[in-house]
Amino acid sequence: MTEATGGSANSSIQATVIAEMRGRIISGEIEPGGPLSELALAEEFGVSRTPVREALKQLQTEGLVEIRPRVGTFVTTPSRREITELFEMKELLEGAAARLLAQRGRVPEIDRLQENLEEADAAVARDDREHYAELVGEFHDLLITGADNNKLEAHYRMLMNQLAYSRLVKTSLNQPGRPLQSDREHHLVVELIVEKDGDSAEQVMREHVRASRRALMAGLPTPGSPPPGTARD
Amino acid sequence: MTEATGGSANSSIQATVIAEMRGRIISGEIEPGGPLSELALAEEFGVSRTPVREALKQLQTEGLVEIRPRVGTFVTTPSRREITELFEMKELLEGAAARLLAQRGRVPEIDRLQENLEEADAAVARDDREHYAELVGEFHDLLITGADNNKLEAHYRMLMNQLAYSRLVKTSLNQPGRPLQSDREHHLVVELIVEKDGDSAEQVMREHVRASRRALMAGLPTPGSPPPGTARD
DNA sequence: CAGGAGTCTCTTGCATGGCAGAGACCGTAG
DNA sequence: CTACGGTCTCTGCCATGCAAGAGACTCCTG
Repeated sequence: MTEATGGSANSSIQATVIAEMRGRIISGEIEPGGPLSELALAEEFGVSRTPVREALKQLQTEGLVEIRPRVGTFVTTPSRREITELFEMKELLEGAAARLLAQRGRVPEIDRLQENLEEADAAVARDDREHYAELVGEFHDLLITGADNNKLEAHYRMLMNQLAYSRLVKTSLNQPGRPLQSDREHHLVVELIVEKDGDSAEQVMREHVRASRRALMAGLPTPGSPPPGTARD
Repeated sequence: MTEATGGSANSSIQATVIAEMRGRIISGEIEPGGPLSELALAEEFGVSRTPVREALKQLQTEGLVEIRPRVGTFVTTPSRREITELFEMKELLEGAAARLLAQRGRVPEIDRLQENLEEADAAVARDDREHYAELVGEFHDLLITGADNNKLEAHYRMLMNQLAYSRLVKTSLNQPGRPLQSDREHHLVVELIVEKDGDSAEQVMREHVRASRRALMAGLPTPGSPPPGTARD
């Protein structure tokens, strides 16, 4: 599955393009729905169209861009329905990760999760949302990697890329009281994990994801009452 | 995510190559681990290397082949660990599908599931394993499509392709008594779905997948005692 | 006979050019 | 003014050629 995010150690030129473009898309640097021209990108990177083309093709199978034959390549903009679906998957996978991690017993990731929680407590206490957002990212990351299932991890990263999740987290944390609530839920999950109660850990983790989704959707621009010409999809 | 299996309606030549090669790989027509030469395939399909190359690249991101730079392209052979991981994912996704389907209420897929079960009963009764294997395939398919979550479906199909699952099913059904047991478990799942008991449906479905996995692994050639030159990884 | 270095061929990686479809744009007719 | 037809340019699609890395093979040497 190659890597869904990390290693750009591959020196091949198309790998570079893939990594770079993926970064731009999930960071929102290029606007969703925007067109991507093979030729323009090739010139920008100073390479030929072939590797660019192959890079875009891979990004398509990752769900980040859409290639309309003979028309052009565009950054995908998840529809509302897709976002719902993606969150259902997120809930599923993170729940499973919690269960798997609980089953593994005492592994280093658990220690790091507890350290993470301590830092997070501090960040919440001084209302440092920026830092807390980072810690949340690390928390979920530790959970996934701690599950020790490469397939799960690969699919998870793919989904998060499609959601451009890193962009969204901050939105949800701007809901008043959400950071504190979120932090508490994290504590509960880790507690259940160290108790090796996989069933409960999964259940609570799922609930946490649902709560996080609600908080996030509440802060989005197009909830359900779009003023005249707002909604595009 | 394009389609992970179905529509070859796309007239583009590389789409044809992708569909064809995917079919060959999951059917086992080309031996796992075997090399795939761009040039050879290009000649066989009567096209240039470019579309073949792009097709292989997509199959790589689907996890069906592995491209070793400057060396060659090879059909991936899931290691024992990967098989375990894939089954964990299968359990997860099918369990979730059962839950989601239960939550949806009365939808056509449920009717078709019940029809499927009737046919399956008959097939089991007359010990028609061939037909039962087909029905099992349809059963799981209905479950997934019935969940009405495209992301889930896409990821599921990708995983099943990596497992070359269609090849494996028959193995598991050769375990004595397995078809009957399997059929019973299917009945129970559907029953729970029509009762809209999503929690139980998910749980039972998961257990069913685990049982199916055990039956399957028991019938595999390389359990733990590989005769001299059999095991390759 | 064994080991190592060199070469030689095979593979993919990348660049480039021609082709065809899709859509925008403009001119014209009603 | 509006609607239609043609063209024109832009896009990705595919073919081909060259280059470079990896691995096998051979030949030379100890």
